[in-house]
Amino acid sequence: MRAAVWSFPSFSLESVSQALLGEGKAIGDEYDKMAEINRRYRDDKPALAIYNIRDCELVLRIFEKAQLLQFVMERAQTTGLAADHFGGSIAAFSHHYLPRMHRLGYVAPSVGDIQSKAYPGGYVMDSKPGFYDSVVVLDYKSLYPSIIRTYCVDPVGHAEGQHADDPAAQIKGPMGTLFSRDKHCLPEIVTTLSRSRDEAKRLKNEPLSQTLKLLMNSFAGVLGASECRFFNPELVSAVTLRGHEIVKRTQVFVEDRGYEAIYGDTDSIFIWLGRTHTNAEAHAVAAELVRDINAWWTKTLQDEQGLENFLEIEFDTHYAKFFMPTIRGSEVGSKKRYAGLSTDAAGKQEMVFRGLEMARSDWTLLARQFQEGLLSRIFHDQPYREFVTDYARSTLAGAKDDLLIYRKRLRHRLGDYLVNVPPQVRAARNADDYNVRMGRPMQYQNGGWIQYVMTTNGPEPLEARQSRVDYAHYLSKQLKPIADALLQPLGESFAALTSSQHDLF
DNA sequence: TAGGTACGGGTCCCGCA
DNA sequence: GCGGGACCCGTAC
Repeated sequence: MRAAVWSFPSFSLESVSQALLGEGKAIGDEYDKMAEINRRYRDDKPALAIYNIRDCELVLRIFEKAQLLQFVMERAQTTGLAADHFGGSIAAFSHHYLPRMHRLGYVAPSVGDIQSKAYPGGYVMDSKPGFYDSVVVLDYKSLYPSIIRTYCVDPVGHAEGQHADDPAAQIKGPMGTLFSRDKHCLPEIVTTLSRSRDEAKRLKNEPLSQTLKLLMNSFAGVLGASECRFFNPELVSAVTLRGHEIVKRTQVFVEDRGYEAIYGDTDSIFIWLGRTHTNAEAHAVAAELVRDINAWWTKTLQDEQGLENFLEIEFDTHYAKFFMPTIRGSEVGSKKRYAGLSTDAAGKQEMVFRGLEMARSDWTLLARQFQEGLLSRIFHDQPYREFVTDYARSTLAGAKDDLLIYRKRLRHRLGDYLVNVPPQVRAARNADDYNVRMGRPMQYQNGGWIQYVMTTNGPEPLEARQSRVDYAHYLSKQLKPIADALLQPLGESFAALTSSQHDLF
């Protein structure tokens, strides 16, 4: 599921089958599942068999629904790797590239020929924080592959271009790089894969379309992987820096049209339409911009270097309501964090959260439901002050005690946290101490996931809770920062709204 | 079983007053 | 008590 770029809050069989099929395991994900399994083994073996068979059925139905087997087969076909081979972007690149470069009379470099070096990634625009009506998002379709095609970024082309004596045979890249105008391999590979993808889409072969998209998108990344024999910071920079230029020039274009670009990340631009637009009006404005930007690129690329344009911007989303936060404790606009309200063709509204606490699994449900509820009220012009005060009050009253759990990964072995001891590590050490006392095997020594609650005695793991909940912590560390990010642009604050409740704690 | 960089926020920890 | 850097996690693209 991960390889096919499915995304779920959890990839457990229970949660994926619930999300995808709307049905779950015969025994769900409850904490003492093993006890129930042991009970069935001991007292009711047919029930255990039913549980096991049910798991198998769920897996098959998920494969069916997500077309996973087709995906794996198409991937094997397009990457040249075995169906059960995971990852393999570098190997897939070689599979496509080596034969073509040999035909041009080149042999590949060895791994390590070029020393590893840092290089820039995507360009992230400074954002303009605040609340907006009608923000349209446009983004470039498969930006990096289309840059490779348009500007002929290619290992052989790079070698040829550097040594060509005829400037007319060269294409100028960023930072003084030069590429051959007609001797290269990667642009052709991308072109072929891109046409196959269009055809796959026409035939409604979604697994094939997906695998081709992934393969094309991996090409630029592979050029930036020092373990790859084609690694070259100049090549990958030629792609990413062109990306910077493309987004920046798009911003200039849009602003020359009288619109304000309030944000952009790598291949996208967020355009404020200045006033409330209906979906239809926003789509019309976007369609015009898309048409004109694409036409402008076609002309500009031809005029500047005689290049054929494969860049293509397209409409992504119209947010009827949009919120861009500041960095906490600052007036500066944030990056990679925003929320918006959009309406689909059927009239169904959807709140989208990117990067914000709502989108993060390491914030408590208390915080995430608070953010969703508060922003929804603001977006819909509904009263929100009572919501804030009620939420704080009921949290303090213990009415939301089932939402207080932190869930974090332990990315290292427990003994490897030597310099800092963050809360999740304290909780995990606490839990394994408890396991030892109870004569149970330790659970957290080699990493994993820990769930804990903040108490007046610090973080305590779910399985060994003793102390009282530290409600002040949840108010100041989970609710307040979320409230203030949304309220301060409106001239209000969490402290002011909840000040009458301070005597509660 | 070898795609990448950019970014924000929380907490801990240390130096300093 | 504080400011700032390191560490840590998770995320956008």
